[in-house]
Amino acid sequence: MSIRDERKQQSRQAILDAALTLSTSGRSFSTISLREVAREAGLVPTAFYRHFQDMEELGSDLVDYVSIDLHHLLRSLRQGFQSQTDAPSKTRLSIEHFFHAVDLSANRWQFLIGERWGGSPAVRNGIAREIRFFIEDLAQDLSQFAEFKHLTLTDTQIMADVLINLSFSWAMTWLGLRQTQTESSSPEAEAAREAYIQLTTRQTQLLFRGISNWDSNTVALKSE
Amino acid sequence: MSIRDERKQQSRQAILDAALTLSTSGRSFSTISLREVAREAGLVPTAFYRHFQDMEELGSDLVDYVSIDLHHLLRSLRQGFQSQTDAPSKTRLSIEHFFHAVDLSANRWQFLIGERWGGSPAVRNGIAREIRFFIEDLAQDLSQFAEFKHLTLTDTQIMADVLINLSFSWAMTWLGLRQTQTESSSPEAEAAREAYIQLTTRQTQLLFRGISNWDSNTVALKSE
DNA sequence: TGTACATCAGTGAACGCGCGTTCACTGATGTAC
DNA sequence: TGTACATCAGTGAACGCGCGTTCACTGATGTAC
Repeated sequence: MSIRDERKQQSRQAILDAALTLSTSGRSFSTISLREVAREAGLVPTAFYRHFQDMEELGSDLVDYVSIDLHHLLRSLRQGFQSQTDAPSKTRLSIEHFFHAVDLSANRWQFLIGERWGGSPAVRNGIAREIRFFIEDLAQDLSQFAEFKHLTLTDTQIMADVLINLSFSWAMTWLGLRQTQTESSSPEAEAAREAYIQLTTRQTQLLFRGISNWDSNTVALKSE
Repeated sequence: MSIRDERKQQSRQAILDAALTLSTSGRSFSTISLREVAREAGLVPTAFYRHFQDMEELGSDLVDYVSIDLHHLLRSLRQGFQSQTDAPSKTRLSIEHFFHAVDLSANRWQFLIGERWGGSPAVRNGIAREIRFFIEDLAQDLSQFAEFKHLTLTDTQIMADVLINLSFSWAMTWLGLRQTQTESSSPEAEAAREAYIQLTTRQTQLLFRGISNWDSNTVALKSE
């Protein structure tokens, strides 16, 4: 790539990062302005048009940008899950890994989930498409597990759908726990996070075992 | 109430309705302006200040306004569920009733779910509070059912949490099905809706029975 | 290698527009006597 | 009941501001010879 092309890519990246930062700092993508994005990226407003036709196009491209990272992240998360199949508290460990991943790319999660029902139609459609991929990928991997061997592909997909949708609620609530606490390293904040890990762990276990077959006095799955 | 008070309440209501209409017609609450709301309500912009201090206060009050209706709606939905305990396809019927309720007050659902992670902090906090009430109420009612008799209150609440969060995804996806089709009464649209009813029904059944105890060849719960 | 021209990312001035908010006002309704 | 004054929801003009977008430009980089 030529010097000129390289610099252009840097500016483009600066715009994408600026938009991501601005749309996850207490506001949403549809409320930020072209001028704000350019300012944050260190460019003059008119330079924006060298990279995107308008804010709608930036939104679409931003969906692609954050999705790539999240796909990689989820893939390694699932591989980690596969490698510890016989751990004593598999579910809890997986939940902890998930929340750790959410912390590592907090603004990407916030953008994808927060703009899922808001923002522009272009952004919404892009996110809906990526979510279908998430579900597909998860179903693919789930079907490899012993617990799912007796399920049809359709049922596995239906289950992946439940898990993806639930995990979005978990991720946003988790990020909310970080922000509402004035001192996020306080004992109270730590306790709130621990409580939420326990809640989501139990939700997952309940999901796997089923309400009809659940015994509140038995904490975990047979396999754990 | 005096004539003056009555008229004031009418204007206030007009503003709330205008805000709800505008924030559910392809945009979000945080992107609509005070002047737009006043215009839609048939008032001059400055009259807005006779009712709300600013848009943030309107947002908070709007959460209360839509929540009251949704609480009533969910209550009658749960009562309907209780009254048909021994129907042959209980889950499917409940899902149908739920989607019917969503259609009846579409913009209220859209506002509550769409602004859950977007909008202003005031709106977000208000919605979070109402969701806690939804979960509490649902858990209260669920604990009356035979299927839940063996669960502790905590586990019932945890299950209510799962159901509320899932139902929000369902409601938004359902409303999306209505809008993406150019002709919502076409056979294709009808088929898409029927497919989604089947998908969500099966998700619910899977949830109740549990993955570990699920047999893909057995369609429904033992009790159905 | 050196030169002359082309490309094009970024600049800066300028525009018209809708915004939130202020202010003094109007006139219907409410209240005190 | 009638009168005189108070209240206050709604009005309309005015303001300064940030916005998206246009335009002609600059000067570094790329290309052709």
